[in-house]
Amino acid sequence: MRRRRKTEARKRTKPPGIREIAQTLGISIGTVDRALHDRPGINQTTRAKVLELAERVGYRPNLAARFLSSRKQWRVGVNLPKEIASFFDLVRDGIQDVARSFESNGVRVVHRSYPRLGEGEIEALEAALDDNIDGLVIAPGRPESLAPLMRRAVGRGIPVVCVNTDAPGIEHLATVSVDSATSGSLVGELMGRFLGGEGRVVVVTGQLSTVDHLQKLDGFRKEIAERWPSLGIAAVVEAHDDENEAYEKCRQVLATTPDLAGVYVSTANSIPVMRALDDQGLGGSVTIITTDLFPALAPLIESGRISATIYQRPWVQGQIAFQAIYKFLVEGVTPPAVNRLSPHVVMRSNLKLFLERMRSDTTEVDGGGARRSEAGTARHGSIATFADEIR
Amino acid sequence: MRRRRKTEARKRTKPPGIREIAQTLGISIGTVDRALHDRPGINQTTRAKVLELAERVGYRPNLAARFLSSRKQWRVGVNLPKEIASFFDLVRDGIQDVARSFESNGVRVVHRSYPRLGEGEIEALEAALDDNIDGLVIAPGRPESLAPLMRRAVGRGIPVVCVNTDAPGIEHLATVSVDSATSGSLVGELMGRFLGGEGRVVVVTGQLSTVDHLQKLDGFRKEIAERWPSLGIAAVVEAHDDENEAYEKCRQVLATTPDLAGVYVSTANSIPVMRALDDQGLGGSVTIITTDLFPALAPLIESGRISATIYQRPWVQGQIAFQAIYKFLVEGVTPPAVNRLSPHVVMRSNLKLFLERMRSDTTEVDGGGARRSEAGTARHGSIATFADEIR
DNA sequence: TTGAAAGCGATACCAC
DNA sequence: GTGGTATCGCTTTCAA
Repeated sequence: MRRRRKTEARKRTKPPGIREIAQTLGISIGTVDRALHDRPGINQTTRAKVLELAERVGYRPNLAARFLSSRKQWRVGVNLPKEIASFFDLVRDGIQDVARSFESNGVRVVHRSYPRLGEGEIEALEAALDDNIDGLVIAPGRPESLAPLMRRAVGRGIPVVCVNTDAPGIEHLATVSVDSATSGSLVGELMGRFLGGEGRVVVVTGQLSTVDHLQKLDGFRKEIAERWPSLGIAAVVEAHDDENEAYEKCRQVLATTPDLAGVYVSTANSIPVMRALDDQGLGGSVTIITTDLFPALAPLIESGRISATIYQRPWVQGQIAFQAIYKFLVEGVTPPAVNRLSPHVVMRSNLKLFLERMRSDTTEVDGGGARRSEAGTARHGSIATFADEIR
Repeated sequence: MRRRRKTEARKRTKPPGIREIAQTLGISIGTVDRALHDRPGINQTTRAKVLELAERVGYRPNLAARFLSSRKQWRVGVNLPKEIASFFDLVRDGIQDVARSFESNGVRVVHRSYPRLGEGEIEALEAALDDNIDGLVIAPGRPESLAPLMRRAVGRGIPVVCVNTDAPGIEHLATVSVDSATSGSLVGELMGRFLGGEGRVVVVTGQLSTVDHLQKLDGFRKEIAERWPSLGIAAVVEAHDDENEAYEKCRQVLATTPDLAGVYVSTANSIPVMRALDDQGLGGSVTIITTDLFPALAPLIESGRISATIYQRPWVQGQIAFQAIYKFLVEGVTPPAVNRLSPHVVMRSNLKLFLERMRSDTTEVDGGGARRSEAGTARHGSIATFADEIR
């Protein structure tokens, strides 16, 4: 009796395929295929009939069969800068790790790297377009100058996903990034609470012409203005992500701000700022909140010199960006146009979780030594690694 | 010239399959298959030869072909409590969303729900085992009483993944949860900074016999002891996740702690605590940090009455748990035994990001209105939704 | 112990 | 416009 129940549960009716549709309509599978894919050479009436039936029986294509029979290879271009490596290497890893799972599905990743944000990105994008890529992940450093090429890509029907920073005014499939405004206001709130709502703060940013940087500043300003009236912004330093510029400008500002209570560094350029603080003798007394996480930052958080840093989750950004393109290409699903990740707050107490994962990041792939599962395939070279990065 | 380059790039040599292996060895693909899968009825010498060659040419099975030809259905059991819904519903969603992507790959999810943690979980697990599940996701409320059944499952070779809380002493494939100790010490650090390192704090927990709860308390204690010597713990209240108990016990404690500076609620049971604080007239003056996020908490964070809450990322927990089982079953990859997520800090400034996604969570699936992609399949019923939940 | 062949459910091409 | 069929790379079964 129980036995029978079990058997029944297993033997659910097979989902309808094009063969079933063809049969009930008394036509051939070739025609069904033409109808389902808007292929030329089919009578509109037949087409309509097929689509109606497909809809009615809830036809869903068997993707495994599709991948197997189709010779089509989707090639996804990943155009990202080399610097800042602590960030973009992890974006690449996130993409690579999820892409591996889909290799059998005919999707491959083609990387193109260039020196830094905005430096070489045009050439890289040109190369990708020349290469007839089917999908694209980019981090537009200078969206304005990239616009013509991006429009060309979009015009060709290529799904383009921006990571880390948006390309305002240029239509594209989706953007994945941390919510910059929230990032800024989050720091505002932390700063407000850490300082008991009193004191003057310096903000160090990159360049306010970059949307991302401006939004962080605005978010910070807004939070301060609305919630922490006794907190003031002593200065906003644009350091253009340059170490020397950051150091020099900060020294000047610090010299004229003896009562400094806090510093917010809204880009990854925090090391020179720390040096300037030290050289100014403000080492221990100032509450510092930074952005991003890289090895050199760890000891400073560990020692308490930096109170918190805002982690922008590069691995997850890559993961989501790739999935968006994959699902669009393969499954025909359009992702949300905007994917705003919530930034992580990293402080001394949770730092070690992030570091552990950063380490595993540089570890050899087969370190885990996959045991054999029943599937019995692991021994033939690891088929996929388990994503063990920071999420 | 350029043209030739492109063509070449496209025409990379086809990866070797069992057919190639069979050919070079002068045997049949049937034999190769037997060798690769440890199937009976094969000469050990042949077997060795096949394996050696497979290794040497870097053979990797084409999963699409495998899924297509194999009639095997993997059924993954998901045994989770109904309560607390704000948490476990999202775990289920995380599982469901990634599972959908793998439906064509012969993996299906079988849900079994029971009233609450530890209440009905034995029966549910028994049912799952009777049902001959191939993989299992559970949240062991009472690991000790679940132990025999879990061992039975593991003994049968079923990959078991625990979410939210561990099952210490019981061997299983993996555990996915927030790092409780870090969760506690993170709150300790926040509390220390928010209070300027001064004052007495009450901790409200569930039951210290639960590993998870104890670890949070320990993490909190450790952080306070090591870093915030002027911060004291006035009392630890065990409320057993019961509203009345929380309310009554808190009223008592609060009455005898007039100088209270902060409250840390380390489970989702924060509402009655808030009520007790109000009734005691301590509404505005106390710094409160809670755990988890659910609709009723939002206005309290918004208004600033709760300074921060620790979000345990249920959706991501589900996602990782399912992926661990999937990769083990299908790809033969063993995941890390322990997956400790970093808890998120949610405060007023980043709350809206979480709420936006909570809303989309209750939205109809086709709300986004998938546009057609070139793949041309979206119209036939959405093949997969884009995961839009909180990560 | 091994070989041969029939699927799996699509795509793609050729013939009518 | 439409039908038929080879094919993708593997699993599974039946014969030898």
